[in-house]
Amino acid sequence: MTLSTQPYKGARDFYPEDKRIQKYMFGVMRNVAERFGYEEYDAPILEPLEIFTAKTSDEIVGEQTYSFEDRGGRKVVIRPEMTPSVSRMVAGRRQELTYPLRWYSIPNLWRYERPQRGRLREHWQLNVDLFGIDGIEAEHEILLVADGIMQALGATKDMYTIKLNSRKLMNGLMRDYLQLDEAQAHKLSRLIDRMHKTDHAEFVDQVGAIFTPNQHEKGLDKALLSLLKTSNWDEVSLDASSSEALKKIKQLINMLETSGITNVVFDPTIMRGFDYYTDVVFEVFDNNPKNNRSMFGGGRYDGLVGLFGVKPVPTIGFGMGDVTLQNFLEDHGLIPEPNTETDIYAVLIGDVYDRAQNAISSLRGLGINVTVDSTGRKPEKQIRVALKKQVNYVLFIGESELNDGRFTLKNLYSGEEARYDIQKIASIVKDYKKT
RNA sequence: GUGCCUGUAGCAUAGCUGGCCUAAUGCGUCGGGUUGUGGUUCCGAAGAUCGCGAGUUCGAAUCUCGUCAGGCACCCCA
Repeated sequence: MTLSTQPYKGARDFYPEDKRIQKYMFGVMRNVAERFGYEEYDAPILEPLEIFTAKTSDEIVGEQTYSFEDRGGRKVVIRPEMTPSVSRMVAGRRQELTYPLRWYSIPNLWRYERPQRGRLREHWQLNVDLFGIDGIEAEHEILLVADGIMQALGATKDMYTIKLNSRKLMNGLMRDYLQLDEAQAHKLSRLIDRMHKTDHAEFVDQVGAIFTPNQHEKGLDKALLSLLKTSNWDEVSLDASSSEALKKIKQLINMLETSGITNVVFDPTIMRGFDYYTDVVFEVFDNNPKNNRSMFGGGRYDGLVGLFGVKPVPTIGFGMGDVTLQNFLEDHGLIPEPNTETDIYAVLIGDVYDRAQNAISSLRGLGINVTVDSTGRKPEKQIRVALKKQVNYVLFIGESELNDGRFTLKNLYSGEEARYDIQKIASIVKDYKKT
């Protein structure tokens, strides 16, 4: 029986050309996160089942995790998301950490799903979290980071939209304004989440089915539908907590606009699947109709750290998946030209492999990345390889150079060619690298 | 988990109303065009049990069924 060369369903091999794209995306993420003072952490890929059962969505834990019993009979899960892990870590050092805490990580996550565009079984996800700030400044900052990454990747404001909502607002709306019980409210959130994908007439029917005849008589379902349509919530008589949540959303939008983020809107249909969100939630959408799903999102989850038996810490964060992000970059032509790591491709002429070593290791010692062509093929073929790999400089090493102690450096793009000593070669290549 | 679509060299495709198929073309890979320098071009080579299994037939890449794999949508979500 022959072995399959395919990677496991829904998981990817990263050949160098793929890895390069990933390195680029992760590099931008790290740069921006660190520019805001976020520190990188990591955690095990395997976690005890319980930390997910509490607050991740039932469907994900019940049907979409890789879970099994270890040899000691412990129920474990390959993490489907990072938030419970980071909450566990913060709770573990609740007392000794200095707040506010700014942490980020780029973990790989697994979910047992049927793969399709924008969704695989294994993906990587940047997680950026800010612990210990109660005020709106936290929301503001976390969105600046998210937007900063998009900007650093070359996205312009017309390419994506940041949509904001508040769980607190929606909960209050459903409980006090629409007078729904918990089961009704839960059903309705799911429904609203899917609103844009559902046929409107059907949506109206489904909403109607949730309300009791009594509630229907009061016109509550109609009130909801018109609210979802207009997004004009000014006349709604909300209770204190909800109207505060609504005010916060408006204030946040103002602050973001002042910071130059103008592509941000209030959208009451943004719900987010996880159960742990407590207040502001947001999702970033690709404006390209081809990708009508949300690219990434996050929100405030003030209660999660407290689940580990310590005093709660107010927290806000977001997760940005590599698969959807890469789709976005590809569709908008934002993937940069691949860049080789090789600075110099050493072309050996004649049987000089041994005697060329000195020069090559000197260059490497000076911080130059040198690839040696040891195939013994003729120079013409060696140059072709360098061209194919998009290396800028070729260094010829032959009898003549070895006798001279100086080597022929050729810039493959300009065609310039001259002999220099090792020091000079290193400085020329370094100058080039800077540009 | 449900529905729809697709499987031909490493990749992209042609062939698919059954026989001129001993499966073609392009890209890629390797070698060569007299031995120290360019992507073009020219010549040549390697590389495919036509996803797998069964059936129909004198004859199957081509038709039928099964199976596996992949893609897309739903669900859910990044």
